Amino acid sequence: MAAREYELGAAELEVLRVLWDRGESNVRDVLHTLHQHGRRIAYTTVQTMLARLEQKGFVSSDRSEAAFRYRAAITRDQISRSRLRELLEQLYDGAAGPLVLQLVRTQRLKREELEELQRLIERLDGPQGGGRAGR
Amino acid sequence: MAAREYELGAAELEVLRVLWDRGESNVRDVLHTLHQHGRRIAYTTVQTMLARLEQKGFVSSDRSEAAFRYRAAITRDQISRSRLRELLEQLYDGAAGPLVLQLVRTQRLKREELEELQRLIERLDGPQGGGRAGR
DNA sequence: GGAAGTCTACTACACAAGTCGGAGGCTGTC
DNA sequence: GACAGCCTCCGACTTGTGTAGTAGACTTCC
Repeated sequence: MAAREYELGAAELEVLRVLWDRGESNVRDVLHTLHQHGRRIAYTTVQTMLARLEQKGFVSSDRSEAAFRYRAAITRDQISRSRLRELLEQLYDGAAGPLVLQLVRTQRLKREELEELQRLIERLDGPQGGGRAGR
Repeated sequence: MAAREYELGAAELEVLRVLWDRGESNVRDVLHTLHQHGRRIAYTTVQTMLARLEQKGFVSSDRSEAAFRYRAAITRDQISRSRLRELLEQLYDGAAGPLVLQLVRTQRLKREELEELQRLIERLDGPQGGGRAGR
């Protein structure tokens, strides 16, 4: 069952992304942005999404101005962690290693990323004999 | 929107996992395994899952014996790739780098994995000047 | 003060996913 | 040959998500 920690659908996530990208926005802003991205969707649909997201606690609203303004109440990072954990559990029995290897093997990483990764590994692996369970 | 390439829910995936792990199985086998994992679910529910999975083309069945035997018709790897791509697109704009970094930073990889990663990076980074954007 | 435009609230509907019960068929065994 | 046990088939219900229309309130501007 693995009750998803952050239960939100693809369309809701799209809306949330707009808030992450533009910061505080009203319905029309979000709609505009989505339309710019080629997404065909109605004003009221966005409205519904925002209302549901608020109900779930993922966004908060403020109506001091004429129209409601919405703001993400959860970070991209939180969602991303949660999604990742879910993926890991569902498909890799929670082990991150194979996933990382697969990613590095199949995706083209930028040189800086590879370099950073390298440094990271040295730091983890070097000093202590690496891979210890401690945090 | 991003029509998921392999459209299957969490419960369906659980069933599929059993098939991956045990190989060809009948409904009762799957049910047993799930119960062993602490999952409370009815016989007919598993049956429905298998039927739907078959309808979607993710498992195939054979009824030469008394009870149907089901077999996964898609590999864990295929699903995993697809899911990963989805995650990447939804949360990292398709860029794998940040995800890899995050994973390596927050998950404790085993020493062998780190070593393998290291070798992999050297191979990628060395010969060609690495990380070229070309597809 | 009335027309036009914008915003929110409410309602609705379709479809997928998760869940399962009951009817009815086959088989083995007293 | 009747009963128990197992299996499949089919239908059904519920909830969540994606989608959007309509009604009514509010704003603004002539």
